[in-house]
Amino acid sequence: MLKIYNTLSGQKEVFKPLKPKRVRMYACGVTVYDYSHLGHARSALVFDVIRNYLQFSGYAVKYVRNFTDVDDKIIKRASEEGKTSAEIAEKYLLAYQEDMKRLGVAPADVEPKATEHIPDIIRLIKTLIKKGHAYRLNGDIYYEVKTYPAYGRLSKRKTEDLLAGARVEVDERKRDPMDFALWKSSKAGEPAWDSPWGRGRPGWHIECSAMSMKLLGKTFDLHGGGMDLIFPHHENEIAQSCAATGKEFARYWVHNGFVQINQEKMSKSLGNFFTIREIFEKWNRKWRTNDERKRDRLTAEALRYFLLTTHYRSPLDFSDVGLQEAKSALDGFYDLFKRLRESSVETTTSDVDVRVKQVIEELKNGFCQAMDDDFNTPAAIAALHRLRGEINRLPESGLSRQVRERTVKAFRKHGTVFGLFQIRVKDWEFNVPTGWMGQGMQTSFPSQPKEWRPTSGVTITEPPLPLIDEEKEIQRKVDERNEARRRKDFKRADEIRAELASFGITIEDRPDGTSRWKR
RNA sequence: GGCGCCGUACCCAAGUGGCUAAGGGAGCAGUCUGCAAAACUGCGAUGCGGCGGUUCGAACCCGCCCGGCGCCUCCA
Repeated sequence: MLKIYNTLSGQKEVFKPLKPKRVRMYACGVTVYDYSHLGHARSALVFDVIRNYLQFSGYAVKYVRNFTDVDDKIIKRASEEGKTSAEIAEKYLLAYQEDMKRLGVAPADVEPKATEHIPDIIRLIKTLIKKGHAYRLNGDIYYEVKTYPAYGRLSKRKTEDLLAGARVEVDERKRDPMDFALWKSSKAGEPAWDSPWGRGRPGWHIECSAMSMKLLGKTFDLHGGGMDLIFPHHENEIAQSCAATGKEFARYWVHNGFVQINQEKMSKSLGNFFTIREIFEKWNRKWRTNDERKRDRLTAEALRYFLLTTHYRSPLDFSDVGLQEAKSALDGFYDLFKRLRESSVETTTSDVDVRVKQVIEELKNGFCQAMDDDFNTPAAIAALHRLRGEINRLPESGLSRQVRERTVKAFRKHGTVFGLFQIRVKDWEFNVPTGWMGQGMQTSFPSQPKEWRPTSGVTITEPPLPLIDEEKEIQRKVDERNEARRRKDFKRADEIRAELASFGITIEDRPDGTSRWKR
């Protein structure tokens, strides 16, 4: 029985979708005016995992994630770069999709853009005007907050409190300082669409209301985004949507916590952010393969593991040490997969079979129990580790092929929810150079934000280890070494091992005199 | 000023009223090994920021305090 923490109620609730076995969910995507940072990655990953788990649990999911492609920040960026808003939006939209692909975050079922739904937005604004929730000020349309008594329900704010703390420049013409723009008249050179109120463009919040209701219905199951969207964005969405339809809008509100650097929120305005592509650039250099896509996959799994070892609602402090630990933990899984794959024994005793069945069942239960409890990914990962320990404890030599395959399948099946264990065993790289990361991009920021220059100066001084891609060559060396060991020529054997080690290859001897190796 | 969150071992991190406080990383010791590596075993918080209180019983509930953070303004 799945329970989800609902921001609306402030507590965990049993999840019951409107229609049995079907979930309609919407997550706020990004405003495409710059490259996305790790915070965006976390949010995207959280909802990717939620979608995956809902499907894993047997729900048919329709997932919508929007792009805000018309906005003040885009306009500003466009004028800075001497380009059109559309060009800026297009560029960063494609960059986002590329970043998501590298991260292994699957596209949403529908990824609507605000600019493609202008008629829907206008229609919604018309309804709000007609129902007395919005008013016109020259070419602008404002939502009148006090016409919606439930305003503040999501963010748990009283309208009086909001006023008291208002530090915003207030447009004096507004009926109330809290009223927000549904439609803005456009100045020359700004993107503009014809409307009953003249040429203009939508305000920030209205597009999510228009697109979510159009694509998912007036009432749908789950709506999410980062914590910072609770107010004002989602509060305003609720006000607009409910006022227009008179119906419930989204039923479960899910918000993820921030990524932080040195205990501070990672954000554009603080300047303490890493873009997703910076992380990939930096980490991809660790891997020995020349195949860029394989490198991406290795980095992506380490990053996903790292992000998922913290519960989605908690803040998460980013560090290279954390990523490194994630990689080490994954090594343990892949090492087990490797051994299971390489084992050549075909027989097994039935009690081992029974035991394997039992521990796989325990994984399933532990995993689902954790995920059903508000998507507790750290606890679910712990369940995976417990299975790893159990299997490692069983005599490796006694597992039949069938049992080994069943085990790996169980890992991969559950790992799919998180996007883990998807890499071919032979492509996983175990021994990566450490200790050189501090040479390049800073691993932690000083505490004075003004000095930060995180996006520049990425210099990697230590070159990657030389490549030995010829597996036959490696195997020849390994064979030669085992021949030497047979002769008790340990000096020669150790020489060969050292030589291979210099290429980042580790030898592990088996009891029968043969050896396996890994990068 | 208003609203809210967090503080669990060397590091990361679950747990939020009741078995021995998950799991990972790092470390140390042992088994195995020609030596290693991997794997396994053991060690590691009589205690969960501090002080009080409620309770038969609290990391978990309440109060106060200390430390850190977020939202109220664009923000995942």
